[in-house]
Amino acid sequence: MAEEKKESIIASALKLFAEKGYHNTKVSDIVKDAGMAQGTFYLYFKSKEDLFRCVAERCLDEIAGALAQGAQEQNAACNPAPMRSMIRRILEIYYSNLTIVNIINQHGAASPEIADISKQFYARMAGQIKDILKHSNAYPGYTEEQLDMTSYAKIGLVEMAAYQWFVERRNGPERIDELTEVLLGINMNCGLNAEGSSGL
Amino acid sequence: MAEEKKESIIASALKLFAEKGYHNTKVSDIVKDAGMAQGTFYLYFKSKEDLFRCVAERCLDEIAGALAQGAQEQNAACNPAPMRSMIRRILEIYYSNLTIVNIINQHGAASPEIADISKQFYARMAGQIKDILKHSNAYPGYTEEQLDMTSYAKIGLVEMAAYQWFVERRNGPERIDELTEVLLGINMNCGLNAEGSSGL
Amino acid sequence: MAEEKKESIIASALKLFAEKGYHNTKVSDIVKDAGMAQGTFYLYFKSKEDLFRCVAERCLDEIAGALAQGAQEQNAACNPAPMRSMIRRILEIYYSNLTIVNIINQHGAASPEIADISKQFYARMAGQIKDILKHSNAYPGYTEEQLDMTSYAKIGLVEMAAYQWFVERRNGPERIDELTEVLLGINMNCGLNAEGSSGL
Amino acid sequence: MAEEKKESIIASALKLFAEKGYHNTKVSDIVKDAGMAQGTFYLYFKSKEDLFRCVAERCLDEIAGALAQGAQEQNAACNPAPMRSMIRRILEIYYSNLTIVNIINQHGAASPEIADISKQFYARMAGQIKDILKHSNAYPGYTEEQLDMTSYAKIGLVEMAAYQWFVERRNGPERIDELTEVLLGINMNCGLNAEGSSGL
DNA sequence: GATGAATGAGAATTCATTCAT
DNA sequence: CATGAATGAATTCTCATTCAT
Repeated sequence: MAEEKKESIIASALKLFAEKGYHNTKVSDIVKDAGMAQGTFYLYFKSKEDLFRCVAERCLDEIAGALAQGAQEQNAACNPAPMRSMIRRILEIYYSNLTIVNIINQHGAASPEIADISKQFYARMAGQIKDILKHSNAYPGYTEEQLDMTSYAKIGLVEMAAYQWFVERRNGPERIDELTEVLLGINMNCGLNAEGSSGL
Repeated sequence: MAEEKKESIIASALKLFAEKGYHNTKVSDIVKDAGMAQGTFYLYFKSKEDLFRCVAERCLDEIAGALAQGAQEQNAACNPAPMRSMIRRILEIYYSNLTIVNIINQHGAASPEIADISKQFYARMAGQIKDILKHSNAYPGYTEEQLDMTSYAKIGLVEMAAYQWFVERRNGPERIDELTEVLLGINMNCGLNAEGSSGL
Repeated sequence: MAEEKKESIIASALKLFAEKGYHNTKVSDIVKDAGMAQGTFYLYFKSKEDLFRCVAERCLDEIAGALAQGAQEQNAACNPAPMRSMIRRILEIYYSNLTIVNIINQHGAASPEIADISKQFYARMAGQIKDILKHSNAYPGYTEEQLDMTSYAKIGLVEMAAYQWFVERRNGPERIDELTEVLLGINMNCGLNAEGSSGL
Repeated sequence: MAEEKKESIIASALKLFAEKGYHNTKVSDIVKDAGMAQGTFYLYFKSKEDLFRCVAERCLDEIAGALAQGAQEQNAACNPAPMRSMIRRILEIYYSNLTIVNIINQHGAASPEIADISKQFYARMAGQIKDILKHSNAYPGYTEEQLDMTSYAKIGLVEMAAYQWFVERRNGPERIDELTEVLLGINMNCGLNAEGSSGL
């Protein structure tokens, strides 16, 4: 039951942070939403900042965990289109976590500890993508650094698309497949056959 | 001299917002950095929020202006590689504005007015990219919506790469060419020739 | 076993009050130290203040009791040096109670009830000393009030010395004899033979 | 005027601490007494504890300063009865500072920084008394440590007498001379001519 | 215009006490 | 008897904004 209370605080915080942002969410809002007294909050968290750390850690861990699990299942199955699966997985997971990921990135700017958590999260995700790139041998001759940049860039691509799709345009999960195909079809050097990515 | 004071406040605010985030930057920090009294601030801005609006508007206008100008010059010159030029331009502009763009996006979550400014900014950028896509006829048969997603996704790709490259890895502008080529070489459907973006 | 629990609370409280003062000792600290649940505390004491009263009363009773007992033994034995014995006894008793006596005096300032307990304690001690002074006829011609002042002053003298000796300089009981002799040798009108305590 | 405000806070704090103790005095009480808003308090002090530090430091410095000044004047005048003057000076100064000195000693228990200030204060006072003892050659053959104890003991004697006289018995300053003579007449080894402070 | 001290509403945090199990 | 999670009133502290000089 102690865990229940803690979970209930985290759930309310997640909801409210996503709705109003970290700074516009008062501790009093959280406990009101969670249906408990203000003092109870401090039985489970040292401070509002401490709660945020927990929320961020758990949220990103969950996402990263889901991604990693998906990756394993695929490798086991000798997945013939790992990039497509990866994109679909990221989209699925982001679907229910986008605003909170944004909040975390926001608040990170002001709190080095959160910045670290978030940095590690992206590093993990980029690592998984880099693995796919290496196995597919799609970018022969690339340095590690260039593969890093490619991986991070792909994350950014999916994140931005997800934000537009789910948050701005309020689409539900039913068209994730279509979005996946659109993203998969993206080629940065579009329609310019006279010149390739010559320099690399 | 009235304008000087205002500029000086904006400059300090830009610096401090980028360093510590909006909420962790106190009005007192800004005026201290700008070397003036606290009351002076309110001669030039109605409130802290008002300052933020100014900073955001100006910053995004600058970026969008530079992008638009670049686009025109290119069209005039019948640029043979518009996507490459676009990416390089975005990278150049982001190089000196990255942190503040982040802050603006962050704060948007908590302030509808800023969210609007930021939304319009991205819409403008996406519009330009969509134009390029249409002219290049790189994505035949795509719906408008699908072209939108493609455009936004490309912005996200460049933004994330820029963030990693300039902020996290502290690179200077001297390797923008190389980064441009890497991004240009990105193909989301990497190494999977058996299946194209079939469904679209 | 009920008594055991109560004693255990008092013991922990004594220790913690001495270490950190009354206000910096939380009820939660006390029960943690005593190894019991927070609620248990209120089975034995009406409130934190009530505990303090008990601690203070018991502590001062113990001291006063030891002093009184010593006094009787001496009178019975026609003690030839009652002041020396008195000082040694006070030192011995203070040795194990000094910090708590301090705490009691401190807290008294803020709590009239405790102030009373402490006042009565000193009054008892001063009374005993006054008796010695009267029997020894050391201050002929003194009014009762002047004898009172003399008695209280002597208590202060011993208290301060004890504090310095035991608390600040961390001496153990092995040098109580030496300290007794030093205190016994104190003459306020030191080295000034031309003038005595003339006016009295 | 900045100084005025600060002084006014300190004055109110001194008064209220003396009346009700540190913990029973709220910041809101202090500012109400000083006639200003709560926020103003924090322009001048980092916290309530910070205020206390200031009050303690200033108060003890003032007392020690007055004592030191008195000491100098006397030396210059080849004072024939330095101990009497010293006692009278301590009594005079304590007369208006007794309760606050008590408060400081109290709070010191819980705050190492205050404990230090208070310790140094007593060390300074004891040093002055030790000088008198040495010059008067009243305790020949004493070790430094024994002289220390004697000095501290004398301070305790005066303090306790002052407390009884001024605080408990509410005497005013008009009988300071009489009290001085009583204290000066104190001889710890009262009425026991058969035995001196033999062992030293 | 410029100042910067003063404001006070609003937020976070503490902790003695209660009470259902 | 014992527990310890829950309470919420009380308190400290923050900071955007105002205003007299």
